[in-house]
Amino acid sequence: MRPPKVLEEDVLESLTKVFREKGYEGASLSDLAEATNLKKASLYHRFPKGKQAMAEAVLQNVNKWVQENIFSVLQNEILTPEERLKNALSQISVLYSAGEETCIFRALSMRVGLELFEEQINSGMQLWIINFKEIGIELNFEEDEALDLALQTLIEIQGALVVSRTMRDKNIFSQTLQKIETRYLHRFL
Amino acid sequence: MRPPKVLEEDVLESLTKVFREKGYEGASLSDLAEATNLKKASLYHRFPKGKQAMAEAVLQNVNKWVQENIFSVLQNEILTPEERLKNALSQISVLYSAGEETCIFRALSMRVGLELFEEQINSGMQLWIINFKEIGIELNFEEDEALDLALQTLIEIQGALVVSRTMRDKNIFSQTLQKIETRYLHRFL
DNA sequence: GTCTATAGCTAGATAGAC
DNA sequence: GTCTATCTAGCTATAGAC
Repeated sequence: MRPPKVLEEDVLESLTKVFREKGYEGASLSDLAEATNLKKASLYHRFPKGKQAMAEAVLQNVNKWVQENIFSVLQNEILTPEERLKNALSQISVLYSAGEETCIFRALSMRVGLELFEEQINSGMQLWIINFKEIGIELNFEEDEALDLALQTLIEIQGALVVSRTMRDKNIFSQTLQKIETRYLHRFL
Repeated sequence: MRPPKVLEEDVLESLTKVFREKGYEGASLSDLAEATNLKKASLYHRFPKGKQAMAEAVLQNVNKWVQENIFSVLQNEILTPEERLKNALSQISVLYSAGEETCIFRALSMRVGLELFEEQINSGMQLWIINFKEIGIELNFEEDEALDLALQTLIEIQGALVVSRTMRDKNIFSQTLQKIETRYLHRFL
């Protein structure tokens, strides 16, 4: 067992970057090899099932990051619900580099990607809804209000990422996060 | 001058469908030829500059449709501002097939597409902002409120398209359009 | 204007040396 | 575990007959 030239986690990070920027079909194995600093054959050694397995590993790794850095923060009973929400929103800003990077779900949700990764994308989105609904309930919203608010939160995050990218204005993203916080904490807008 | 086998407008419609579903890099010339019912060489006869020119023509054609069916409706002084807004929102639902089809800007806004079509995408988005700001002003919002509202409208439309697609629930899109209408007409939410 | 045929290249994937 | 070299299939694009 020879030691790896590049750590598994660094490989995943590089793969994630390429899939986010170029999408599933736009990301070529040459792109992926170059980004990871490995040759194509070495990438295949790590992922014998090929490109699809690389994208699946990326999705799994992002989901894990989100669970550890966002959902678990929302559920952390040591903090007040207000603090949890604020911390989670600031981690969301980290996840998307303040609006500069796209959502991996979106990047992989063109026709081919959606067919290949439907389950992971779908269940990943459901978790966002569940966790944001729960924090809404803890902030004293009614159950159906909390569900609407969670859905609205996802819509605004995704929309702000698209609009701030296509209009090349990342303030749009940070303003949207601020608006979400205000709505949860002050019940208006 | 031999008569064309397929009308120019039908070719554009088919090309649009493929680029929306698969994105720029995911759309192969084989896909495009099959969808238009033309052979690859015939497509090159119509678009001598190749695939990039096809996507540019698609963008131009969509922008024209939006101008004629959405922006001009918003500006139609024969109708009240309320009627104009309602009509425009219902045309938006047509544009996206009630949430089943994606936005062409989004489909072409991965790295490569955004580099190639930045100008058209950027100016297209600006027009949405301008037109929705104007209808807000006509509905008696202050100028800066109207701008915020226009931006929020774009964000929600784009976000609802992403979320309703990734969660496979197109009600999300129609509910969002309803919410936008309510906010413009009744000044809450 | 449309087609068949094909050029030249890059894609994803594999074999086998080290 | 990583590499060079290579396979086949698909890609964008073009030539030239009809």
